[in-house]
Amino acid sequence: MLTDRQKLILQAIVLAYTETGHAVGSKKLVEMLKITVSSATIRNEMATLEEFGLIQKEHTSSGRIPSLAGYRYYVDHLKHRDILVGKNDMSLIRQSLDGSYAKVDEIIASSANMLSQLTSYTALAIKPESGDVKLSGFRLVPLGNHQVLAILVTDSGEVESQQFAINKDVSGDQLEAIVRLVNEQLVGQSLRIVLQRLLTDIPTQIAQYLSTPDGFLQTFGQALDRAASDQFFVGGRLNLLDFSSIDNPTTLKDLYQLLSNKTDMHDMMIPSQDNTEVSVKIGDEIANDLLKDYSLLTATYDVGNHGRGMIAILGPTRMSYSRTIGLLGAFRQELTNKLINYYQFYDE
Amino acid sequence: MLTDRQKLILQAIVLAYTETGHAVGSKKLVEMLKITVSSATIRNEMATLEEFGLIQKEHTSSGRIPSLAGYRYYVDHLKHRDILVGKNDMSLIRQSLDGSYAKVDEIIASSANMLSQLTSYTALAIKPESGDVKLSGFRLVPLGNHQVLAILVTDSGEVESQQFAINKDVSGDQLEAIVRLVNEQLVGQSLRIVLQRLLTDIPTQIAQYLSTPDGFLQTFGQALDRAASDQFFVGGRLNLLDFSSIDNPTTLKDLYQLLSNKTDMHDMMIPSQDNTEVSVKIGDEIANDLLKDYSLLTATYDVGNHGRGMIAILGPTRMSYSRTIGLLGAFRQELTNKLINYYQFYDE
DNA sequence: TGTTAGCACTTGAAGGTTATGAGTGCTAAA
DNA sequence: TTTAGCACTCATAACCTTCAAGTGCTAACA
Repeated sequence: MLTDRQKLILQAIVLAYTETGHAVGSKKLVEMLKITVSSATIRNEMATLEEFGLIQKEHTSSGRIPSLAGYRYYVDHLKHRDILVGKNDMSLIRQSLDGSYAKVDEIIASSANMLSQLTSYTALAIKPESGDVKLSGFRLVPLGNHQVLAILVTDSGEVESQQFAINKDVSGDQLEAIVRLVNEQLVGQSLRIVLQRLLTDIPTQIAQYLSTPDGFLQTFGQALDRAASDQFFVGGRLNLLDFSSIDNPTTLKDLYQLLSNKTDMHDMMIPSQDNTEVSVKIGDEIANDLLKDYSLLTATYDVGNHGRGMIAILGPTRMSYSRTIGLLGAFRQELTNKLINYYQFYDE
Repeated sequence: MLTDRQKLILQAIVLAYTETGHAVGSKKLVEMLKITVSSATIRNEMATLEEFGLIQKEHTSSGRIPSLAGYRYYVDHLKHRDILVGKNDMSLIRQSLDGSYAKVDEIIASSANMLSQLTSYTALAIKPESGDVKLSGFRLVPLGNHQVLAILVTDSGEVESQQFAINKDVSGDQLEAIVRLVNEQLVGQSLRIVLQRLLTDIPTQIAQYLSTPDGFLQTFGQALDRAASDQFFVGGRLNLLDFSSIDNPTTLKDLYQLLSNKTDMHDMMIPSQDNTEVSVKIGDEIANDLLKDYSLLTATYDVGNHGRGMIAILGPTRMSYSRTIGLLGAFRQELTNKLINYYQFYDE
């Protein structure tokens, strides 16, 4: 257990280091804390904090920087003293979500962008996903010139469309037959099952109406894939340049790769402690070696029966936790409101 | 006018420097050119080439590197001796375009990616655009839950669709009336005119059928915009890291910004000399200060009445011109074939 | 006249030295 | 428990030295 003074010192070190990026020495601390105590005393306290593993040196005679455990302690016990979302930030958040959106995708995508702009870090946003989305509608619209647009609608309100080409000898009747087939056999089923049946019994049935069913099956599969995959968006990828050591370009390319991998990112974002509003993973707490010098903050938002999604910030371990956690929490709330509002329109 | 030996020397300098990245000295040149001449002679020749402004030093006692004018001379007079597309590359190109594609966009997008992979530089690809695309089809498909999908087709075969929301009191008849209105008034007109009328007389006409026409008009406009804009794709953005001096992140961000600006890139890509298959712009020949240390190679491809598009490679001035020009030329040919093939299907 | 050997000279890169400043740990006294 | 004082450490920057690569020039040569 830390004494009050030790807590104060640790807090000051975290704040100063996250702000300036320089290791903090005992004299600087005396200035910062308007405490009537000499630098030697601070040095003794710092030695204790180092024994506890909460701070560390960059080299023998340097000032101290927080260790990963130090950040963790700060986040768990100390940060609440600093959390506060500025009025300015608050109105920026509100403003950013103020527009009118035609699709959930747009709201989520612009959330990722706004969050990255607000924080100057990299932001991620995952669409709300309710466990078991069902196919609720299917159309084929002939467009002339052997082109057909396939449209599918899910019960969560998602619309996906994709064009494909048919042989010129395919008639309107045949298309209608296919629509009937899909409506009878697949509409109402969960997307997972539809995808599965697309690989098993459906092809032979379609083959009764289409001599070359591959084009249609491929199109249908792709559109389904898009509807089924919990889409996610990344904002401010380039901000990585600001807070990464760009010694070799390969690391950065690997990071980019990782950032575009839906499942990997999704898995990493899953909160470890779900009692808190914003989950914080610091350094090696993130289940990926590439990110051992980064911190990942995740907030889950909940839109009732439309499922839950996640927004997240990826920044350096040396990030401004109090501000970023505050922002993410506030954004989470506003986004929830926005989405509830959005869905209300369709749920009536 | 250069002597044969001077040409040989310039060529060797360009080849050696583009390959190794190190300035080339007189002794190295003696080795390279299996010419029975001493380094002193080469030095004299180099002094002349420097007088001509074709090569330059990095500092007083360094070897020589090509100047921009030197690259230009190489490309104009010397490169043909080295051009040759490897069998391996050729089969990679063929392979990359071999798949089956549902949209032109996909072909163009994967062209950009393939080109960047083949060259390790950054690649751009612009869709074929025929001057005056017309709106050739329009549909509204009600999807239930107050959602409607607007579909528009152009005479160049492009399909764009976008969903929007309507008030629940809008009837099917009203939607049909709108479709009729668009068909009568706008189908058959060029996209430019349609966009224009969308700002002038159309809103009042639509207002007869819809109490809140904003959603529809916005959707229609956005889909039109997408169909009208000559879409373009960038591949291998991250390769910039390999051949840019990443001293400050801002430059790289600016570059990214520039790369995503359709019109800017389009303007820069327009060939200066259009008698050649592949147009080469070196350093300050590119009309943008950000790219003064880069070279931009552009090839125009022509798909008859479906218009012409462009593919391009952005790399360092110190690039392997012979190989890259060869690749781009070969790719251009294959892409043309692929597209002609693709369109044939719809044109019957 | 073109070519060559020879030589003095220049330069960047790499390695070594030194001074400086910020910071520490420890000791002994308050 | 706190503090002043002091010896000590280390990163950084500035400066010097050495080295290799390369140049330009001159004078001799074919």
